[in-house]
Amino acid sequence: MATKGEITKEKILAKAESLILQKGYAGMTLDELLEETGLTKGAFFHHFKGKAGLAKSVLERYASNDYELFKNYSDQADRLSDDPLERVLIFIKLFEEFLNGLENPFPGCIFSSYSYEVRNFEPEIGDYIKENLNAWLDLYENKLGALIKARPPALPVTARELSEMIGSIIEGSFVMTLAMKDKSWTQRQSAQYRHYIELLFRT
Amino acid sequence: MATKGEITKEKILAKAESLILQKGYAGMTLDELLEETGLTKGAFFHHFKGKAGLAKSVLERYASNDYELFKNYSDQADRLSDDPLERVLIFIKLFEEFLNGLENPFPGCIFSSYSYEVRNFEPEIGDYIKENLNAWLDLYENKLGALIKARPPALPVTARELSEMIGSIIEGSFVMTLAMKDKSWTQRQSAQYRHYIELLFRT
DNA sequence: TATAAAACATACCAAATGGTCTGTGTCAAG
DNA sequence: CTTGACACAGACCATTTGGTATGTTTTATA
Repeated sequence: MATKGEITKEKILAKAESLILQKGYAGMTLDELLEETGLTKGAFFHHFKGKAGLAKSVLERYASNDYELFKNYSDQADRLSDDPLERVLIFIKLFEEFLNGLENPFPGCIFSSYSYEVRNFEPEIGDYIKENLNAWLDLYENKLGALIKARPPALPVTARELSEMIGSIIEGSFVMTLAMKDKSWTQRQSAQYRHYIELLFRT
Repeated sequence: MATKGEITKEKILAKAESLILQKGYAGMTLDELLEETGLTKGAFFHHFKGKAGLAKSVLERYASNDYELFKNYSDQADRLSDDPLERVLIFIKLFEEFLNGLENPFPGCIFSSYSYEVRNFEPEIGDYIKENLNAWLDLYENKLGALIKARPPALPVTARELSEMIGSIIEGSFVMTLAMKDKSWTQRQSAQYRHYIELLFRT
């Protein structure tokens, strides 16, 4: 059962993530955060070890939710097909459908946001981001490795390179979504990546 | 001839860009900026209309330098080959070589940094970023359009989609370069994009 | 060389900001 | 019913931060 404190803490974390994605960590003030949540200083400092502690908690929560989402789609793809190529394509397509189902555009990635103000954080925060990005890329790399093992690609590419590519495309698309105010951007570019994979492996 | 004031102004702008890319606009304080440049409040407020004015000047300077760089490579590619496919590939490769020639890794993109704290800026800043990103993508789109006109792609893709893709890959690679502390990331992913183009058009 | 404008320096200020301290209500266990 | 830990509220504080006011030096130009 979620205690009253857990609910309050989650409300703070969700609002903080939203504010950080729109103003950055340094740009988000505690007063604004507390005003928008309807809470006070007392509540905040009871649950978090200062602003830096909040940043860490926001990051951990985001990393956990993010990994769970992709891990879910990865497993689902494996259940939906036995073909290594189809598994990769479905994995990617599931995320596209997820984006398409959102009423509001994806608000951005905490990993990216933190990375663009890395000097505001302790080095361990950067290490944590790196670890979690690697775990995310590993999900793609595993499937791409199986695919390469099953069929020779049309060009000499590694599973790592291809996993880094979809990671770059997604992160870059989030930036472009924000900058261009075009919420279908990520979906469109993810589809381009699927084209590339098909050309590489659909002999 | 550059006046003394122009030199000072440029020094402030360069240092501000560097600090913004590491701490964000909100995270960069004027005191820190002035300490690192060895100047004082008087010098700063003589040259800039407050912190917001500095942000706008940093953005305009970055946009100008950025466009000039890519415009240069675009023209150079046209001079080096008559073949539409080669022109695209050379254009991309020239930027890869530029990145490879840097001793320090590329410090990031001001457009991205600003986009991840867009609510700290006036809306006109967002509009300006969008315009300049479009001008950048247009350089790619022109070449890709000529290529598609000359040869049918293996899959039905538009010049716009393909230009958005290289844009996404570059922006995403900058993020990953920062997050993973891997300065060869952008180069590697740019090469993957060239592979995709080759598969699409090298019949 | 006189002079005005440009290019700074420095002391100062009001507001914002992260954080502390003390107090209060609530709720479950003894 | 008591008590003590949890979950807040709200006043208060020290520092930081963007910005101003005023004064001084340098530079271009007539």
